[in-house]
Amino acid sequence: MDIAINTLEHQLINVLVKIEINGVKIDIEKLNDVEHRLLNRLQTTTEKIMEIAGKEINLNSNEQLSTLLFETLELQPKVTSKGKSGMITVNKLHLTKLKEDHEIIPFILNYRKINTLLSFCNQLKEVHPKTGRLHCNLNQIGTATGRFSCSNPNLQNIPNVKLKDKDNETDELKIIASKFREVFIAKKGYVLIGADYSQIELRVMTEMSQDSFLLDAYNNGIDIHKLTAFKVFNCSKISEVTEEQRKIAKTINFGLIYGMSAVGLAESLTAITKKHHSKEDAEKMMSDYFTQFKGVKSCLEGLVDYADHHGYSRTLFGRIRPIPELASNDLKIREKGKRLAMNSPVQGSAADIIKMAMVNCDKAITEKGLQSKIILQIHDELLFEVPENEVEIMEKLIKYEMENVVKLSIPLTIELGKGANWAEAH
DNA sequence: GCCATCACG
DNA sequence: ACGTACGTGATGGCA
Repeated sequence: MDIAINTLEHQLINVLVKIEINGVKIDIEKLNDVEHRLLNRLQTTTEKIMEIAGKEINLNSNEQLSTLLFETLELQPKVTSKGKSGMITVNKLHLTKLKEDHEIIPFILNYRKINTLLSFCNQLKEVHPKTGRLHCNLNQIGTATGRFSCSNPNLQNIPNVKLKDKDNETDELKIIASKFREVFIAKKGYVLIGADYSQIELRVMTEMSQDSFLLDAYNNGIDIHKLTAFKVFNCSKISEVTEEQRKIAKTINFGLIYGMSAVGLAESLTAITKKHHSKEDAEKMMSDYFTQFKGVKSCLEGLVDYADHHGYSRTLFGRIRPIPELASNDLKIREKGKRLAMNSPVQGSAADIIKMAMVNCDKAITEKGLQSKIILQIHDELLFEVPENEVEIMEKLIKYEMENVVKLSIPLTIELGKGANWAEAH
């Protein structure tokens, strides 16, 4: 591990301690209201399911649910994957596919959703009796890639549901889910400012690959997914790219970061277009992509070679991750190792960058004698609690520190938002 | 203690 | 021939 990363992690300790001690304010009344509405829905939904099923089952038992659906009610499974116990899977993806096949399915999906949301209510209620705020644990070395994780409670997986058309939304559960980030509020006289890095992982990929088209796109403010579609689908003009083509291109760009497989891409393609796409379709598309983006292709190959040779992958800033999977005798595990070798430097470099930005923001706040505080980090986003009279200076400070934390071949950009709660600040 | 599920980036 | 996207944490059922 490079000395730079060691130093960074050392400096970061103090920042994380401050975040944990400071905590975040929760709107308890709103939270209670959300919980109340969920409990009501839970009761009516459970009753309805038992009525349709004609008997009592434990809905939390996937085994009992699977038996009910595929034996008692004789539904035809639509996916082949089975769990280790041989049970036909009853996950959200499969149940959604079965939605039209039986009236009980939508109720089961809702039951699951309600239960999940209620568990968030329970976690968020645990405010500290003395501070009246919610304090999480930030686990600095919690992940293999260099991100940190968050627990007790985990504030990095709070539902993030945005309503497209607030007035016309009829799905009550969706409305309730959208309230969770409204529960995180600023204390009196303060506002929350949220700052997200825009496409940080794809920018890292651009930096690592030095791919000429990606560099050009980011340096000239060209829509990266549109450009990808333009080149993959061989359109004559960039303006001719359709919405669906852009969506597919976005999926490819995401897939790159994960060490995309043809089958994985084919599944995503099927989901987007609602038309079946074979593994061969996906392979063709990937090959078209790599013909165009030659820099990305050689970069990914280089990442695998590097990890193969050294036994570990390395981020732009020298953070390493051992990848013993590459030395396995099992082909499947070696394939997994290749994906890790491609993904870890990307995810890890992005983590390095935001960790550096956190240290720099904290330092700048202290040096200027401001009262503002970092209160959360969600992988590519920072949330600040800012006194009203510091809003203007903090907006400038955050933008400057986050965007200029490192000098890359392309700009890093952030999106800023502010408001009385996290939903508004996002 | 492991598995399946589902929330986030 | 095979079966896949990367990284987490909380929960409840089950052995």
